[in-house]
Amino acid sequence: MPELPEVEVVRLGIQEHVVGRTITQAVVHDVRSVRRHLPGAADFTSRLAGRTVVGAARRGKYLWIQLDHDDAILCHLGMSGQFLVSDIGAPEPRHLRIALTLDDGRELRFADQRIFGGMSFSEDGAELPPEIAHIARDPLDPLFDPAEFSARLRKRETGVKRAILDQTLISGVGNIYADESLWRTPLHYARNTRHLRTREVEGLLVHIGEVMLEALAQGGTSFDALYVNVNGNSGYFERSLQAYGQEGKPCQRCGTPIRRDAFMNRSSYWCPTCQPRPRNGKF
DNA sequence: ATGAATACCTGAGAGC
DNA sequence: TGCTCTCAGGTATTCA
Repeated sequence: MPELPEVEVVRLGIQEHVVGRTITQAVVHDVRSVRRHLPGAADFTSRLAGRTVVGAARRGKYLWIQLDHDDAILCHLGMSGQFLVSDIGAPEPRHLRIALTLDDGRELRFADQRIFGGMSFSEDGAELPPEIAHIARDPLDPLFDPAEFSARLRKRETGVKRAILDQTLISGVGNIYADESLWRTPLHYARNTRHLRTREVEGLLVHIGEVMLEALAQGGTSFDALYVNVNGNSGYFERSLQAYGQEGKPCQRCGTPIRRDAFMNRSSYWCPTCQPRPRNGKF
């Protein structure tokens, strides 16, 4: 379940192994992985042949491969997307959807079991693809503005977890790191954004940043030279979660069993003692 | 403008 | 063994 830290690991891998290479051929194995590229799969592949990769950038969970002449390939990993750099002819991974042949005898492969992710060609998208102009800056962006975030958050009238999952308010946060940062702060997921105290918003932001940096530090050590990989099971994911997926296990702060609630067609994990449920929606 | 619900997807695992 | 059901969840779209 790639969120910002996992996507950043992928970006670093592409930067290291793909930048400087020229794409000699693109093959779309499943058209659903390019459904966001409205002109279709044939147009997608024809636009990539002969193009040189000059960089890799990211905002939130979106990643784009920068090409010569200021164009880009916009990518999202969705739920299950993975990038792999392999020798041409190496056994294909399961769920291979797109393959970009490079000029050094290797291929950049995109595999995606659930096909929530995908790629599109973004004309003039090298600096920031216009398709994602609505995505807010993420907390690791040097230009992220905490004051602006706080002001916009407070104008909302919704649960705080809903708000931090809204990529137009703050990007990069998914269900896992939302639960982790709410546990650390600590705040119940249904706390009303309008009634949060300044200290609480500031604390939440600090913990969002910290949890992502810790995950990045661990995830960044887990891929080897020829294999750019993300599958949601970075070292962090397996070892360090304190709320997400911990239903019934004792809270590491107070020992109370962690609870799980249904929330937005997914789950929220929280400590009933540290993160008390707000009464009548106010606090 | 904002909030909330829904569609899109596959495969693992549970229950019968 | 094989069927059905549930769950995982990010995003665009639709509706209120």
